[in-house]
Amino acid sequence: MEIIYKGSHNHTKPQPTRRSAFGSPYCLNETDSVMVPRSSWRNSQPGAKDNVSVGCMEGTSLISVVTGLSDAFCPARWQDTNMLTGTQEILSTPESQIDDVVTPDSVSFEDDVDETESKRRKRESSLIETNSACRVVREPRVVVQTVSEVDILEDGYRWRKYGQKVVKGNPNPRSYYKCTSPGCSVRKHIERASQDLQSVITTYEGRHNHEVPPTRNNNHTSSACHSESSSSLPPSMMMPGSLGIPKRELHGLDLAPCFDRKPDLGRNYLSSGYVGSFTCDSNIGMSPSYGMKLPMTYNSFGLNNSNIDAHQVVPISKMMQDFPLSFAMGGIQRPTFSMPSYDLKTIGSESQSFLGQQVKDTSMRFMTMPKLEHQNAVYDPQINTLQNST
DNA sequence: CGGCTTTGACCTGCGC
DNA sequence: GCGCAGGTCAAAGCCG
Repeated sequence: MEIIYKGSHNHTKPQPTRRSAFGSPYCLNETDSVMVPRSSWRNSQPGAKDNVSVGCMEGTSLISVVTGLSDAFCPARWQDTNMLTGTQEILSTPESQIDDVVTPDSVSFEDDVDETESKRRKRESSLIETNSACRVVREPRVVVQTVSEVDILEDGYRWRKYGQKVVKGNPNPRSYYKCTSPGCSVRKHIERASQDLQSVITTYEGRHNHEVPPTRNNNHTSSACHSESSSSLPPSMMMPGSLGIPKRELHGLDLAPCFDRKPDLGRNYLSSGYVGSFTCDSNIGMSPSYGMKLPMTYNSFGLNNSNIDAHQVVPISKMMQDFPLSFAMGGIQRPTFSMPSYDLKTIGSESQSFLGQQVKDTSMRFMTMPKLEHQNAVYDPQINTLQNST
């Protein structure tokens, strides 16, 4: 069927009004990225150009991680956060993915596999009707952006594709996947960034209620760079919830020792978003000598800068426990954490699992801090705190 | 034959 | 109420 237009518009093409107002539906800001070894994402495709089977990385991938947790669910706060850091875009889970109004107590994970989506929606809507206190995300949601030649990033879990859709503002279709494990309702969708075809945006929703299934090809996971098995990790270093990011894959960060050179920060880290945010490296890795460069701005994680009090040092262990990115820290033993300009603060009565059902009291926020005093704050594992190295 | 992908239809929420 | 857009369903087909 052919549509023939007569005449011509006398105005410009209207801007998208919702859901995709920023091109990429997740408004990913490339300035807010976390550098992880490409080998953390095991591409199993035989023909993949991102051949990581050798274990040691040839390059790095950009991964932006955005979680749907924390009280930064309010879009206005996200904007405030970006205003403070000077980044120019809103980095957030889109509004459509944020539950409107539910009480924290209503936060739950869908473990009932028999429950249909429509039922779930109805129940959620009923919750929305009966609660109006604050905004809490429906499920933990993590958006990961990585540079890859292949769309599907093998993450250890088994997924079944259940849909594909072309979303507005992105010519690349979005693929929808469900975890195939019985009783597990974790979903993810994958799409290529509209403006950067090399970027693959993977959004995980929910958390796995099972371990990583046995791989069909274990050769990748037993690379020479693995210095320890995941089982040797202390429980505190294990992920509180998988969030769709498998433990083993996160232990792919064990490959951090394979860094024999400084990752190429590329254009993304020279942009304004990092100016004044991180002027030196944030070393997170197996050991100080194997530190993984992890430049990031706090708005990368949906954190906000509200309620800033006097600066406060938080134990790094607490931070790692609560930090949304903790899933990426599975292999940390003696992390060094150097964070100039920013300090961390936990809000809440006690440390609680970020991904767990109990998220009502805890949110973590970066906060500005006297620049001179903490310009070279370094994590001291002996006292478990960030210390001013000067 | 089981598991997985494909793809059109359908459902739901939201803005106008 | 209508249309749009995102998300999901489910039948059909493919593949090892």
